[in-house]
Amino acid sequence: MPYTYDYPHPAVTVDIVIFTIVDDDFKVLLIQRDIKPFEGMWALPGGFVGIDESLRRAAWRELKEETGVHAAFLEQLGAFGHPDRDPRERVITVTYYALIPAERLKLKAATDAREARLFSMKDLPALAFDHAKILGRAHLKVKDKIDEPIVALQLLPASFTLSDLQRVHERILGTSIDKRNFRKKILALDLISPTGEERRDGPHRPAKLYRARDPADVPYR
Amino acid sequence: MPYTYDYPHPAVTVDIVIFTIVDDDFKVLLIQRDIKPFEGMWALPGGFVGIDESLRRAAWRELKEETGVHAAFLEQLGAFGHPDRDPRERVITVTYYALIPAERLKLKAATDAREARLFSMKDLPALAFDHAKILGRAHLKVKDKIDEPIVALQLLPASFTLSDLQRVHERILGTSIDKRNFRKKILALDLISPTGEERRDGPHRPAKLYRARDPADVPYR
DNA sequence: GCAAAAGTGTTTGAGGTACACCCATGC
DNA sequence: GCATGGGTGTACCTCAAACACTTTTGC
Repeated sequence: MPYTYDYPHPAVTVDIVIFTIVDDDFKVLLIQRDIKPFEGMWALPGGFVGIDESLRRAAWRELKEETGVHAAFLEQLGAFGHPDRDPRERVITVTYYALIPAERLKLKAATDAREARLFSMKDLPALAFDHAKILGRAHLKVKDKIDEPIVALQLLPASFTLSDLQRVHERILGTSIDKRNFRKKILALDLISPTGEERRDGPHRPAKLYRARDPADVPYR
Repeated sequence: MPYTYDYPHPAVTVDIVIFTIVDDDFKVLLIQRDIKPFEGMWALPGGFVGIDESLRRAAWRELKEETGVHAAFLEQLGAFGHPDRDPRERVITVTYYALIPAERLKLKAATDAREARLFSMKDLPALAFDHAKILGRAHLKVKDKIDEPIVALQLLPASFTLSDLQRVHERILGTSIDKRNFRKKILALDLISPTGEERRDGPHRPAKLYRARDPADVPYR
């Protein structure tokens, strides 16, 4: 059942850069390829765009296949289409990036992958195709986005401490932030409110828990 | 000479949003389609991506075909791919936007167009496909970009007055800017330097001309 | 001389940055 | 009692915004 056209058509895929934070570490989800080319290498999850499927819908589908997550912060990063980025045929990929709280991830390797794993952004393996370039651009984009403080909320559970929130910023930016200044700024924005609860998790003063003041800010939970 | 594949492939195009400033007016280049679908309607210039052509190269080619310009500020905007955006077949478009000084434009209608014309962003015709959406997003992007003051230089000739530069900002943002604050800010950035020349063009004090201090800031001239 | 755009400084408020100590807890 | 992270305030500086008059020219 071949599909024929009057002139050559490229294949189009979506690839997704799925970021999360685990153990105070900024991580990305990679899959180990089980098929050629680049068999055995790590790569971004992704797949072909269905012929009647929007780009965004294809990204959602891949995200769900890989993680079980059906609601998340998901935005387009851009299209990458160097003619020789895939040795099989001309493949243009439209990339997305997602920010997901770690506890929502249920990793499952798709059929074309041996394994799905989270890698620290500080300790990445060699990547297939041009995925290192894509991942680099995604990281830059998130660094840029993080100073809309709503973005960091996407990576946290429904309730969190101010230290949790600060660590998200620090891990993404790769810098350290002054605690008093951070709290002053965040609280002045009036985006979050105390739940009234506390978290006690060690030999120190319990931390107040906060949540997003406006649920519309974190629509994906 | 048909091209066949095991599964359906979309067509991929590039479309370009070409902005310029003429007569103190922020304008966009549109072409009037000479073929179906949307025959007779105005649309963004664009065309199919060659099977061995990078996306960026395809954008350059279209830009040159349409305007004669072979060097310009050109950046990717994003991919648009709703399944029914083109009634003929599934077409995914990768969009770019360009900023070009008006005096460099030599408009020529491509073979698939009757005419190429500049339209004021304040007086746009109905557009074919989803091009109104694309153009809207491009305008937002440029508004965002313009506060990197290097960007406005792309729309001006090699030498220009501070009022010229201010008008570029005002027309793109659609707001008016305080003259003293604008000059203070721009000059503090140290991006431009006086040429020593003046321009006299009417019954008023002549204006000092400036140029980019670092030619690398305007590599496209 | 008059119309038209060029050119020029100061004040104010907001927000960012630097900086150090006490608090509540678990063991 | 001590180690651990939670929590708090002030001083300074930078930058954006508001605001009005003089200068130089063409006609």
